[in-house]
Amino acid sequence: MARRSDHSREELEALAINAGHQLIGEQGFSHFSARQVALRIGYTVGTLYHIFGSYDELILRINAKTLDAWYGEMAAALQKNKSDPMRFLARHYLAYSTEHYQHWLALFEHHMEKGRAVPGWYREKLARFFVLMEDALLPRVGNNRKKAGKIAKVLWAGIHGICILSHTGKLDIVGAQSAEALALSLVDHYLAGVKHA
Amino acid sequence: MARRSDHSREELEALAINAGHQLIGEQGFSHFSARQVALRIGYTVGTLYHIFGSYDELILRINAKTLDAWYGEMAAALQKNKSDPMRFLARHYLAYSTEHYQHWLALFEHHMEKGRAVPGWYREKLARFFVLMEDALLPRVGNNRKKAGKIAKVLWAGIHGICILSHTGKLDIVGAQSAEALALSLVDHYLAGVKHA
DNA sequence: ACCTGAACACCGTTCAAGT
DNA sequence: ACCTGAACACCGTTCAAGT
Repeated sequence: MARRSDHSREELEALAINAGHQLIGEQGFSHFSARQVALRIGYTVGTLYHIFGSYDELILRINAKTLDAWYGEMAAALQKNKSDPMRFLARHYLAYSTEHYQHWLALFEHHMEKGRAVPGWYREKLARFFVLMEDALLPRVGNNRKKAGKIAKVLWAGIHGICILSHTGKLDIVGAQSAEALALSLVDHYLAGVKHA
Repeated sequence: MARRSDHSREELEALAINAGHQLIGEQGFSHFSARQVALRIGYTVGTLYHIFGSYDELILRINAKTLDAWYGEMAAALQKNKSDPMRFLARHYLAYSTEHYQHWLALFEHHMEKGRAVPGWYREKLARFFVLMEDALLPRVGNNRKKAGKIAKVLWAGIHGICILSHTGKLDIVGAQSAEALALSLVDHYLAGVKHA
């Protein structure tokens, strides 16, 4: 066997990442497996390990595809947006996590194997999201980047918390506010509180 | 084989739940398995399925043990606390999630098998946490329970978001504020914003 | 009624052996 | 150099068969 050379290494990488991305969208991260990716692209699991080295790396590359697509969409929409950028970003986060639920969830369900750190190239893709909000916040805080950074973190993390608890059914156990109402309440009142401080 | 009757059904349940709880503490939820629980208590996997019916049910019972212990500790500590109850709860959440990281994480990493809903008895155990904060908030909002409920949700979810992103290394990619600083900023400014609204 | 053992259909990971 | 096939050590789930 072997040495098919039907595809170059780059083609094979793209093939696997696209198939994996599709599989997550169809079945969710919990049912995702490298073996199914291999099956779908017509290669064996061994080949995937030859290319990606590990399951973690394969997932990271698939999640990176999600992050790239999401960031592009978010940045473009933010530029066109005429209303309050903070409210816009909160709404956008909720909408994206709903419309691309499986891909969004995979970003947070995957954890590196014990001992391994998230690689720098992946961390940078995450950082861009914070920077996007940070930049939008700068005019509000007298161009104080440190202050904007802290606010961006609190708001991103807060919106994420509302989002993840809402999607996993842990927020509707008492009362019945929508995730959007909660996220907008967070944005409005937190920013108002910061202003009055 | 069979019909050992070394333990009653109740004893067996407790045995499995305790062993499972211990296993999660030792190896984390991602390496947890029903087979290891069976091995540790000296029964077979079949017996666990006979008792619990499914993997989901076993995990729910183990997570319920965590929720009960946590709630008891939190409620008792809140009563003794003399400072601001909201700041106290934020700090307590962060501290508990750090000190009992694996058990805390298991609460949020487990998802029901597709189609199955979280049972009512488990949802009630979750609801108590919201009620705890709601009650502490009531004096601040003129005993308006609906308003307190909304604030409690935003704060719990927000603190949770800061907590989960912090523990999974997704908050320290830019800048360097501690999770506690972010959580206290959220509590202080959000509440201030609500007040000024 | 209770419990086992074995089977089924899966996993991630490794690697000698072929081309 | 590239790729396979098979093996290893695991999973959750089911169930006929024993006591």
